[in-house]
Amino acid sequence: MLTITLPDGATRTFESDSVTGNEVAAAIGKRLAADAIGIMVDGQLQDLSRPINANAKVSIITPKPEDNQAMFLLRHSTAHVMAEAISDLFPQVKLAYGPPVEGGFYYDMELATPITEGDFSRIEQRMAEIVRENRPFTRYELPQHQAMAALETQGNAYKLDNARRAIAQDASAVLSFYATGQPGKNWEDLCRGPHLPSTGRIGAFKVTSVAGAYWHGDATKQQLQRVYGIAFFSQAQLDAFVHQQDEAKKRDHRLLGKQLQLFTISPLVGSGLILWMPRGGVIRQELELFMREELARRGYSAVYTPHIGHIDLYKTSGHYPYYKESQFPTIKMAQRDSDDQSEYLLKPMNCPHHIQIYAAHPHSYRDLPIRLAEFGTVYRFEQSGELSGMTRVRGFTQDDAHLFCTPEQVEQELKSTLDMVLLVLQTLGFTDYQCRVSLRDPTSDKYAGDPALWQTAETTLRKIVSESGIDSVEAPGEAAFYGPKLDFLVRDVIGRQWQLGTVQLDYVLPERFGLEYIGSDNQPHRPVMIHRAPFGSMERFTGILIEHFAGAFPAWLAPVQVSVLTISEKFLDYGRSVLSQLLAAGIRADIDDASDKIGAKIRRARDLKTPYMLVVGGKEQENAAVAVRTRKDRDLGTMPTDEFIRQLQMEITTRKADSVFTT
RNA sequence: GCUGCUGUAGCUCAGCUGGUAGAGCGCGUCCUUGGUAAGGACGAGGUCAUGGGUUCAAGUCCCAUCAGUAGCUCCA
Repeated sequence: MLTITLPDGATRTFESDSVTGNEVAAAIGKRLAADAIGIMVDGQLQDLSRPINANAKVSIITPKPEDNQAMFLLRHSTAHVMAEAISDLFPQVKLAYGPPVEGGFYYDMELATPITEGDFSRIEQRMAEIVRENRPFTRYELPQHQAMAALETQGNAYKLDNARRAIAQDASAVLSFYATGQPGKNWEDLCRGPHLPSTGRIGAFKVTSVAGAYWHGDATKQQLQRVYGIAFFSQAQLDAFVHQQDEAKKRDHRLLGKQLQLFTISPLVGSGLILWMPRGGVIRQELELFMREELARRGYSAVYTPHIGHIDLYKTSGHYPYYKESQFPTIKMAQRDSDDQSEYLLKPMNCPHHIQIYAAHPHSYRDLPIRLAEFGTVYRFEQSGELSGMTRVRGFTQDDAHLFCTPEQVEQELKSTLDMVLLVLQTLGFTDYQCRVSLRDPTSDKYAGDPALWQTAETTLRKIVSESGIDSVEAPGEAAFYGPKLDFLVRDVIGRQWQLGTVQLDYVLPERFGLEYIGSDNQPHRPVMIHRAPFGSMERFTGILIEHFAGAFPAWLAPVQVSVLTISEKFLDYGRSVLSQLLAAGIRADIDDASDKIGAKIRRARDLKTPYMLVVGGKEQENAAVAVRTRKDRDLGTMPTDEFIRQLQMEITTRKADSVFTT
């Protein structure tokens, strides 16, 4: 006798001591039994065919794209089908590991001849056959020694390793296998499960890409081939997904950066080195201006430091030689002048320079906090495979600042720096960000300083975050070597996460450089440092910003805020007078004086995503007016030129995200 | 750094199984002076990423290098 509780609290009782998910679903309804693809038993996802041997709370999983459990079953099962297809087509393949992941699935495998994109269609064809055959996923379990023996015979070291790891994790682990069809007759794989009832439940799928991946993510180990795929319950869902991907790609900052002439990269200058074009330069200038205003308001001092520093500086800070391989090679004076043994480094960070400014003269506790700010350009030799547009580069400018304060001031200063990061995100309309509390990994030795100070620092950061009320996740092992930090992460159009703003707490560098201030007790004390950069890097931030706005920047950031479009050359003089009024009012404006019709001029300005177009012809000239049009709306009608300018100036100076002309 | 893919005009791309390069947009000149998402004509513009090799002949095949790209690894 079993009692099964459903999500709504209703119960079903069964006479036997064991009941399968299929039987539970059938007891609820015929339709549900037909739809069902899996079952949650006391919070555990299971095959429908597995017996339930005790009273349990269950819910039936049906094929819904928004249900994570349903998608897990689908993706995991499709990974098996793909693995079978590849095994058929490439009999010498050794499968390693094939999990579902966010957005799809992959399977890692060893194969002497690489799979290429050209192979995708025949893999998909074979998969389609397996799906059409609608074979059941059949689970069977073997005692450990038998399972291991079976895997030994197969001679697949990866699967054996997987089994050993499962046993190492849980000595009583039962090893399960899933056959796509009948065990012993059809293809099968060591697998924890669960799976869909049968291959026929897979609606639509696509093999998407192939890439190298290291066994267990270890770059010293052998590289396997990872084949990626996606799966959906219906073709319509797959089509929608593909469409969405295509739309996302149109927002890619690398594409828009080219189209809108914002930045370029020249191989002659070097990989990963951004050249800001005039239109992109405007955006950066406006962002910097915004930041400078905030810095002034918050008691920061502007400083300037050079692009290189003596290597001893970084030996003292501890940055060198830990990060030797990710730096540009040192500049050795000895090559030119044998007497001078000096070595310089392109600066990989600004803090040591700022520390030298602090250390230039003694400080009283009355001077603190001291906040030194600089748009400091740093150089890091990122691996070639890591470079990506503006988001991962080898030279970038941080909106950096270092705060030197007393231990008592730490909390207040942290609060105000966090506040500044949030202001930046809010002003630019970022709501979909993640705050990561990056902590030390206690088992690693890459961290410097006294563990007790780390404890203090981490506790303080946690407190600040929880008081601020923002959502956050803790990430052990993500801290800087000198201290824990708060990182603000945003996704790009491809779904990759990037760190933008950061706030870092540091008790270590003041120690290393022997920094001091004289306290009210007339004794020397050690200051605490806070490193912070609300944008993070101007390059990365701008790259993400381009994608965030899909190139349609709010007026205050737009490279050109207004384009004057003349109806015909007869009105060029009037158009030019409107243009000079705009320029005189400090508005970034241009005029399209080509001998095109108005439709073509509008199209051109829209393609450049200019926020406002002012159409001027005879009617406007008579009334000292302009016909206003925004890049997204239609004709907004005419208004006096000075009225347009007044309203636009308001929109710009208040850095509004949306147009004041649309309601 | 590793694996796969890619590299043809300023941009987006075509160029079949090798036989010394094409389109659209953009650009220039001219015609047109047109009222809200492309008016018309003509024209200029290419060491086919670079360097080797195979071949009577290479944009096309092979190798290397450089760069881009997806993923892995890394990210002070």
